[in-house]
Parts: sequence; structure tokens; C-alpha cells
Amino acid sequence: MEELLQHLNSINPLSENLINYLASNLKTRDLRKKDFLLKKGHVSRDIYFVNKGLLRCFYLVDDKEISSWFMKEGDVIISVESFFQQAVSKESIQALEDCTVYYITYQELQYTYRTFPEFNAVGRVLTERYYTLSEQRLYSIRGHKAQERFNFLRDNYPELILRVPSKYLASYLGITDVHFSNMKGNN
Amino acid sequence: MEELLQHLNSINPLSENLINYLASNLKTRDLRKKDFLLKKGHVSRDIYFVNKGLLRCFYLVDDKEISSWFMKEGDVIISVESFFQQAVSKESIQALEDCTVYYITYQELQYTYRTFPEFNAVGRVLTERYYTLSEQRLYSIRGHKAQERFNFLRDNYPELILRVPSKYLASYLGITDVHFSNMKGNN
DNA sequence: AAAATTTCTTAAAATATTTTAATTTTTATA
DNA sequence: TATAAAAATTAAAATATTTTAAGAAATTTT
Repeated sequence: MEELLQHLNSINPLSENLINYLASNLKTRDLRKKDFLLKKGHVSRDIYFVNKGLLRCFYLVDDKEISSWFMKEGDVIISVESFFQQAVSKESIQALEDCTVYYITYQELQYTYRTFPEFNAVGRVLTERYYTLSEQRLYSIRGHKAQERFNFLRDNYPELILRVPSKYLASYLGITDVHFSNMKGNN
Repeated sequence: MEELLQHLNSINPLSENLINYLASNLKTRDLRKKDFLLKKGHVSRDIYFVNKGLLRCFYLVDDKEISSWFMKEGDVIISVESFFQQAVSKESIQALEDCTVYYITYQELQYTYRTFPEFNAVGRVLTERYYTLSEQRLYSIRGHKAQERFNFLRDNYPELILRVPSKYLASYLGITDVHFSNMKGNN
């Protein structure tokens, strides 16, 4: 938990009160592989920080699971639309490995923003960073062929290729697992 | 300009000092159709608010222009990655109609965050909203066939179909203008 | 208003990707 | 450890999308 607080502090220095508040309100949760952090149809009520492990975010299109992204150590997790709007989620979040996560609730986060205004700067910068990553994902998908999308993933997120089962990577790239397998062969 | 300040104020009340600061530092720029707000290779140094008109954001892949999004009245414009990281931009931004925009520079925005801490809350909420829209775009593109992507655009952004030339919409949807034309025929 | 340029449409052939199905490999379970 | 289940690979046929090209329509420029 210390490393999370350090991480936040490096974005914008936190007051002692804020550090104490976070330290005493952050909760821990352990997940076994295949456990769900969020199921579609529910509201994304907590904001998580991955301390250990790997998870995937996915949604269904015609009974097929489409992966939106993968979160590992050091990442913050929410279902973006559901959390920010506190609306029912189209996405589910599931552990791909045994995980340990820290979290606080949406209500606690809003309370933190109100009570410790300087924390808005931290929230703003983190949101800017994740927004940028989201735009990069759009950039790498649109206008590129399957092989190019695969190359981008391999060059920028090599760890995912090793840790994430191919069928999830395939749906993330917008192709079938069969085509994914063929592409790897070519290379 | 009044409506922009009202819009910001509705997200989080602005102090009188902040309102005065913004009112005296916001600049206005008029663009003729086809003028550029940003050219690839430059840094996105200003954050714009569209008062009138319509613009497109696009980038090149193998000499082909791929549209990333369209901004109209009431929208905030930046090239996300370039602005937040103050790095060279892969994207360009061009007016599709005659436009009027308001803007401040990146430096002024950072100064505003430092000098008026309450403005961080405004920045945070706006960034959350645009991040959510970016995720929705990913959601609507990935796992969906061309016809479904077109339907999503038609149902959620009908105005774009009327105002944006087909060839730009086609590249936004990740298809050729030829295929776009054929799909419209089917419907 | 006419001419020039750009955009849109249509059709046919070429290519990329999906679907289906069977086999092998890997991982999970008894 | 053996067995069952899930995931990955391979091949062939089916489908979706792109490419190319030519003509029609719309828009911009002179």
C-alpha cells in the first residue's frame, strides 16, 4: 500500500491528513483466478489499484466476449463509463491470475475530492494519463490491418503477449483466435 | 465566451478572480474551412473550445487520412497525447466549416491549475467526460462489423452524418469510402 | 454560368478475415 | 498421475472488405 501512496504523492504532494485518510480507508481484496471484480449489469462502485496479478475487462457482443483491456501491477481499474456515471455496466472485470488489489468506493473518492481539494490535481493527472492510453488504443486499432495491430501490441506491450491467453488478445485486436494463431505463424 | 464560462461554472463553481482571469486570458480565433488548428509534427500547445463550426482530427497511415473524431459547437479540442505530454503530434486538426474558437495555451492552463486550485476539479471532471467518450468509441468499434459501427454512429451522432463528408466518416469507421457508400445503399 | 475539381456511386476482381471442423497441445481437475 | 476440459493450431470453404476503375453528382473555383 506504501507504493500506491508514493505513486499518488509523486503526481502531486499529499498532505499528511490526506495520507492518513487514504491509509486508513483503503481496503484490500484478494482474488483467485477467474474471480470477478465487476459483473455486467452492476454498477462499478469501487476504484481499484492492482498490487499483484493481472485482470481483463471485457463485454459481450452477440454472446462473444470482447476484451477491452488488461490491467496489471501498478494499474488503476474501473469500468470507465460505469464508474464515472455511476451507471449500470456493460463491461465485466475478471482476474486472469490470482490478484491482490486495493480500493476505495466512489462515495469515498468523491468525499476525498471535496475534503482534500489538492487531491483533484492527482485525479486530474491520472485521468489525463489513462485518457491518453485510451486514445493510443484507438489510434493503434483504427486504420491498421490485423497484422499491424498485432505488431503494435507486441512492440508496446510485450508482457501482455506472454501473460494473456491468446483468445483474449485476439478479441482485443478485433480478430478471431483462429486468425490470431495464423498471424503468429507468419511473422 | 459567456456560455463557455457558464459551462465551466456549472461543473464546479468558479471564484470571481478565476472568472476574471479566464475572461481576460481567453483568446478568440476565426478559421476558414480547410484551415488547420494543428499540423502533425507540431506540439498541441493550445486547448480550444468550439464556439461555432465543425472540425476533424485525423492522422496518416500509409499516406491515407484516418479521422479520429469530429468536434462541434460546445466541444473542447486538443490532440490528446500531444497536449497532455507536450510532445510532437501525430494528429492534425482541420476545420470542416468556418469556425470560431476560444483558447488558452498549455502554460496558461497549468498556471490556472496552480493559482486557482479549485479549477483542478473542473479539469478533472471534463477529462473524465472526454475519457468516457473515448472509451465509448472504442467500445463501438471493437467487435462490431462495419454495418453495426455505422448504425451506432447514425443512432448516437446523427448530426455528424449530415455535416461530415462521407469519406471522413468512412475512415473514422475504419472502412473505405467505397464500402461506406455500398452500406448506405443497403440499409 | 462555365469549367475544373472533388466527392460519391456502381461494378468486378482481388484480398483479408471469418467460419467450421478436426487435431494437437496445454492446462485444470479428479 | 491419469483424465477431462480448455486452448491453440491447421486446413478448407464461405464471407466481408478492399482495390481498381469508370462514370455520375456535387462542390469549388474561375
